Amino acid sequence: MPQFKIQRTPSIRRMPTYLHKLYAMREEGATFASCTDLANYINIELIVVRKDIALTGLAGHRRHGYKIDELIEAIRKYIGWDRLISATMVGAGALGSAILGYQDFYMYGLRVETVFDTDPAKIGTIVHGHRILPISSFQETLKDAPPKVGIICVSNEAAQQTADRLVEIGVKYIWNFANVCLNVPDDVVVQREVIAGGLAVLAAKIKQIEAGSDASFEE
Amino acid sequence: MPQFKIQRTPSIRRMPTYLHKLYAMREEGATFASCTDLANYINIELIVVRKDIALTGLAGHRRHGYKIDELIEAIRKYIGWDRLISATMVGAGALGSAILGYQDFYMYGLRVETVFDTDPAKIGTIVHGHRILPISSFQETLKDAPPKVGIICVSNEAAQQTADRLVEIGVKYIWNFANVCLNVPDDVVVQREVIAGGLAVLAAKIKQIEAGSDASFEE
DNA sequence: TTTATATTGATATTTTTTTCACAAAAGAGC
DNA sequence: GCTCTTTTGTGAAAAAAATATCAATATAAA
Repeated sequence: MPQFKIQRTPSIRRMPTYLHKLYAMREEGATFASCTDLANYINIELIVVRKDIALTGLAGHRRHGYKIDELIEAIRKYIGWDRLISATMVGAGALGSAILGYQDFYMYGLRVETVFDTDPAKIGTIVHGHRILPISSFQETLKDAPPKVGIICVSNEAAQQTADRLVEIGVKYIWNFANVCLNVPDDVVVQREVIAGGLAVLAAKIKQIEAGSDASFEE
Repeated sequence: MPQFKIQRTPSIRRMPTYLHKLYAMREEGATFASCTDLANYINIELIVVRKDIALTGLAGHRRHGYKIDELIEAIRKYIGWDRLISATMVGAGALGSAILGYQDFYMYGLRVETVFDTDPAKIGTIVHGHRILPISSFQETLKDAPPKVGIICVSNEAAQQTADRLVEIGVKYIWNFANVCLNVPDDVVVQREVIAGGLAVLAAKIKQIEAGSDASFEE
């Protein structure tokens, strides 16, 4: 039994995409954005966007939409991206490197302050502006001021040990990219990314569409 | 207006995790798995697992659970992972490399048959067993027998052009890891992975928990 | 001015998903 | 045998999410 609940998870997951588009529109000089703009971009129903934005409590302007600056701030506040989130990353392989290169995270308030790895060949190198530190210095570096979030990008085999290290220094929020479920104390929150989940949804769509077309004239 | 719907998306997204655990249990010599086993591993409510498995239609054995072999097959069939899904990947950078290294996909029926990149330094090299081909050979290589799925792992800037190429050779299903929404014909399905979505959910949890700890009642 | 349209705002309805409650079966222990 | 526990099975209830409907309003066009 989880000790808390967040509501409207589907809405929260759509918010970053709205934000991404809003930043792009602002970059292009726009000052207003309507739900129609966002719905067309993402290719979802207008009403979904409207309901999502209503959650932020922001008032719009009829026939114009929402002021982009205000909407960005309202969404950031709704998600909790209006303040900085300090983080450490463990594992600087291909996946960690890809995540470090994801520019948007900086806009979203995530600050990866330290990156650790076990591989001597990687230690000391710079990946997307981050110097890779040896895992042996992990505890000493972080124990006095643990970051808010620990990002696990190590192998499945090393993931639990990494989680244990994070818990030990007082990290309460873990973002887990390894393909295993972690064992952590009740007061630690784990957000697990299941890449295969998207593939499962895609496969289910394929199955459904192809089953439908088998039965009819389409090939 | 989507041309189709798949139902029970949350359930489908949980299925790969069940599969992962079931494979691991089988590896360890187990022949039966109960919903309790799965729920404990994933740390979700028992009833959720029970309802999910009920969707597959498989009959269990009271007091023992489900036969692992049967349950694996039932889940694979439910998702549509019981037959091979041919795929091509475009973009062999850090993200593409991370995905190619994800062992489970092989079990899940995904066969990445070709990998393309524009970078001359990468072309010809082997990444997780896949030889990187030049994007210039893309059309010639695939046009006669397009793969079922195109996996986009290129930069945001190159993503739309990559989607256009895929559509041109007849790919109908796109798995998009770039952080942009793609413009494709109505009969092409795009499954987009939004990494920031998980961060948004985590940030929302942080906000909720930390708000709860210093202000015990809400507005 | 009048009319048409694009937009937000509010409320209701439907569908999906989660959660609850309890029955039924198969063992295990006494 | 009897009782207790673990487990699946099933139907109902509750909660959440998506969808539909329509009102209100600002503004552009006729």
